[in-house]
Amino acid sequence: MTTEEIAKAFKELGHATRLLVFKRLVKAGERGVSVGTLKDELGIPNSTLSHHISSLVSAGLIKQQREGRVLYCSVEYDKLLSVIAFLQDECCIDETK
Amino acid sequence: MTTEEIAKAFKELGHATRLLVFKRLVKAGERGVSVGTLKDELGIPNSTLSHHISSLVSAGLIKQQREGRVLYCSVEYDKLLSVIAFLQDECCIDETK
DNA sequence: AAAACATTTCGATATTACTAGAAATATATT
DNA sequence: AATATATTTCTAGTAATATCGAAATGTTTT
Repeated sequence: MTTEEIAKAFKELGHATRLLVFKRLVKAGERGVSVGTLKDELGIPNSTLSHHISSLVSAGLIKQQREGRVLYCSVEYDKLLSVIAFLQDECCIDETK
Repeated sequence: MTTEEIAKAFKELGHATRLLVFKRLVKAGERGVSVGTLKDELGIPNSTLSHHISSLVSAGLIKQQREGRVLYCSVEYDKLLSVIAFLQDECCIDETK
C-alpha cells in the first residue's frame, strides 16, 4: 500500500456522513446493508448518498453486491486492516525499538 | 471523541503531503522537526507547508513549540492513539464478541 | 537598531467536493 | 408489456481546499 492509497482512504473516511456509513457497515458484518436502508436510517437523499458510497468504493474501503434489485454495501476488511496496520507500523513509536 | 472529531482527523490525514509530514513527525519522536527542515526535506514552499501544518494542528494531530527562532512540530500522541482506538473499537469486528 | 533568519499571513487563482432534484437505468412483479 | 421498486447518473449551483509568490511578523545576532 502506497502513501497515496492510504491518504485516499483517510480522505474518504474524513467526512462525517461517510464515516457514519462506514461505521454502520462495519457493525453490519459480512452481509452488509442495502443502500435503501442506509438512506432511511441516515436520512440522506438518494443521489447524495450514492456519491458518498462511490467515494468509499473508489478508496477500496467498501464493496457492493447486488441481490435482486437491492444493492448491499459491505466493508472491505483487508483495506480496513491495512489502514490500521499503517497507523501502527508506520506511525506508532515503539519505545523498545 | 465525537464522530466529527475523528472525521476531522481523518480528513487532515487524507492528503499525501500532510500524511508525509505526519509520518515524518512520528519518526522524529518527542522533539519533533522544525518547519524549515520539513520544507527542505519535502521540497515544499514555505506558505504551502505552513497551511498544511496548521491543518494538522487544527485537527489536534500535531503541536508546535518555539525554540528561539525555530518552530518545532511534533505529534500529539494522545490524538493518534484515539484515532487508532476508534478504528479498532468502533470498526473492527471481533468474532469472539 | 539594523541585518539576517524562520515562519506566517495576505491575496489571487484553480481545482475539487458537497448537495440534491430530476431524469435515466436496471431489476422484479403483475 | 406495463408498472413498481431500487439505485445511479446527469446537471448545476455553491462552498471548500490547494497552491504559492510576495509582503508582513516575530526572533536572534551583530
